[in-house]
Amino acid sequence: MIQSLRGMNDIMSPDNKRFEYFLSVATKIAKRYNFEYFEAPLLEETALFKRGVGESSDIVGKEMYQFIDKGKNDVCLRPEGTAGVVRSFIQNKLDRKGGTHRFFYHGSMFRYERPQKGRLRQFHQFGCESFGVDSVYEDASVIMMVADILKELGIGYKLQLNSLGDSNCMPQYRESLITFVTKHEDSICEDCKRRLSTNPIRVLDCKNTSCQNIYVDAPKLINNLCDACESDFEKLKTILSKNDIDFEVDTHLVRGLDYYSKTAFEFVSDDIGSQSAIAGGGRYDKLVEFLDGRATPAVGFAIGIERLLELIKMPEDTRDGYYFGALDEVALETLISLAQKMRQKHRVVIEYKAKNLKKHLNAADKENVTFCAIIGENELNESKIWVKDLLNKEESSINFIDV
RNA sequence: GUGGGAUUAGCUCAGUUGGUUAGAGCACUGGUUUGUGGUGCCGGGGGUCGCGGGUUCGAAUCCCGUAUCCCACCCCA
Repeated sequence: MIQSLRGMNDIMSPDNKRFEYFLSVATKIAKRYNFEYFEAPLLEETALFKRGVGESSDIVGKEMYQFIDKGKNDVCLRPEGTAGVVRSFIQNKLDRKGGTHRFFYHGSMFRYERPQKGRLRQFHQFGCESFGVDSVYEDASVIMMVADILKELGIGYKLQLNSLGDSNCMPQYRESLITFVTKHEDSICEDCKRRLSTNPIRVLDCKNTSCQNIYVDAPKLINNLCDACESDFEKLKTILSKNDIDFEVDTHLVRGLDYYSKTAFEFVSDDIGSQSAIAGGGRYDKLVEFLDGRATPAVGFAIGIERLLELIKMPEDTRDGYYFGALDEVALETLISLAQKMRQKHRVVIEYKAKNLKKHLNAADKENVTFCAIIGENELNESKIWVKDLLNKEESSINFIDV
């Protein structure tokens, strides 16, 4: 038997219903926030992710599906969605055009990791990217949009918030942190030593308690923001509070991708195991420029669809449509013609085998239809079809012509 | 990439110190004195026990390897 590759799942019954439902809800809400549909290729030049996501990130450093294609191009299956949207934004000269542009997208992402619950090699994200708005109100809108989506799906969450500063205050802070950590280099773990050279900010969320004891005294970015970042962060917190969005400030929230600045946020759930982040995002004002576009402020997020699936509270399954069945084989052809007529407007389940009434009613019930329509010998003679409403148990006979 | 657990019917699981033809419930399917369902009764199909080696007269059971899933680390959605 040939099986699917490790960490690559099919989306089929019973998850397919939840998946579809998620997309319908997320799409509906994204449109309310004035985002439009967008789709980028799954395969891109490797350089896009190396530059866009950042070589110091784990995603680019060790998790990419990277290969050389037949044209000798160095290509990658996308490990995340933002870089592709930004590439397209620049390629289509929207950075030159100016104005605001808001896109939502959904599709497969690929990361070569060891799979576990909530972590797959091919997984699906729903994301939004907003370009051209530097106001922190847009950050708040985007966060409230995620909250709206989760709320409509009946999913509980915690929102963690942080500010990563901008090119004004971040580099300065980075230097002071490096100075601090270097002083303690002998006492920190191997991971942190590595982080010191690759991505020093990440030492702050080291899980090692002895490291944490040292970092208690480390300078905090939140105390070293420049005036602009500080005031934006305050504004953001105020807006969220005024709109009943609960959050906690987590100064260790640094995010794994290099492109974030200022606002960073993560929605987490306690109910799905150790892979608890269900959505994450933030502002990335420098990324467009960094990928050779004209400087454009931007903010966005991504939701991990698989991680949400089991948390979604589905609306109650309602009965819908018709079940068509025959008691005798002679009635089958007539049955199919009538069902075909009915299919122009309604969901119809047809049973091709003649069976007794009890079997048909049973099957109709299992198919979750509203009406069970049966033709037997009596009906055939009178050119009528017998229809039973499975909810109120009312029965009637309808002339073939009136179907 | 590192460490641990699991794998027997479509699903959830039994299976004794290694011993005849590997079981149950649910699901599926057929019949059920005569045309009424979601909850009656009787029957039926379905398993190279994850895969590959080894030990043994004999392996679902013991040993080795391997694949996949799960858990933790790492990291992220």
